[in-house]
Amino acid sequence: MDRELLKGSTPLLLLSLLCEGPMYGYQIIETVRQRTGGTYTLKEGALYPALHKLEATEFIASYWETQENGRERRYYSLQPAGAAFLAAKKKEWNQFVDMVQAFVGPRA
Amino acid sequence: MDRELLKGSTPLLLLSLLCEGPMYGYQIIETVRQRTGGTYTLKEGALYPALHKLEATEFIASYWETQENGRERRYYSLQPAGAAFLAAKKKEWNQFVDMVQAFVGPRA
DNA sequence: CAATGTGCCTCGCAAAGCGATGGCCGTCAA
DNA sequence: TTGACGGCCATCGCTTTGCGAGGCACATTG
Repeated sequence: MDRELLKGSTPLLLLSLLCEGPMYGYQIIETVRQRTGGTYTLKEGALYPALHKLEATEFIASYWETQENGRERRYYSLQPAGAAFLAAKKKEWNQFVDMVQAFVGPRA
Repeated sequence: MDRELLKGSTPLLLLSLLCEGPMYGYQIIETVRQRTGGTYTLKEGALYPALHKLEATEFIASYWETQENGRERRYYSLQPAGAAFLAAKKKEWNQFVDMVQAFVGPRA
């Protein structure tokens, strides 16, 4: 998958995922990898900066949770502002797809 | 339209347009602007570098044409290699859309 | 003559993904 | 007991790409 296409779609993906419930970083990566059948492996170098940025703008929040074995995980959860932003992003996404489709032509 | 979403979609757009026949830069910008109803205005700073790169890889070729009034235009035309690349890009695009759609959910 | 439109282009900047790298700590096999 | 593996966090420098601004040249129109 072309790296450039992904640009800008990452926040949309993250917000959408977190809309289903809180998740932690590693889990996000694995979930994406599995759901796409391995087609898309979200990289750590892309994930964490994106997550931190989303948190800085308060679209998501994070909290540490200790597992039974004593290890820690950092969970991220969608905030109200993030949900609103997600809705806007979705609209934009659909608009974007329509636009490209108009030039490329309908699905083969 | 979010600039980041566009990244990587430009070559696809250009190749698709040139698939309809040779065009020159200014014409491309106008065509995109009109077809999208002004939603998307392809910028020169994005267009020309992309065009030149496509030409460097021989996906497109260019030639100057003199108009009746003596002015010159540089036309770009799709090459065989570009057509093949376009086909591959289209596939990738559809795959990409499917992927995001899978997370975002179907069209509202 | 001036303003506008056509038409080409480049430069420096910002943003985002990538690969590499690093660190911490359980678990399980050798 | 030691070492490899995997879960889990994160950062750094590089590259790519679009953008805004700028520049140049010429034709038409008022």
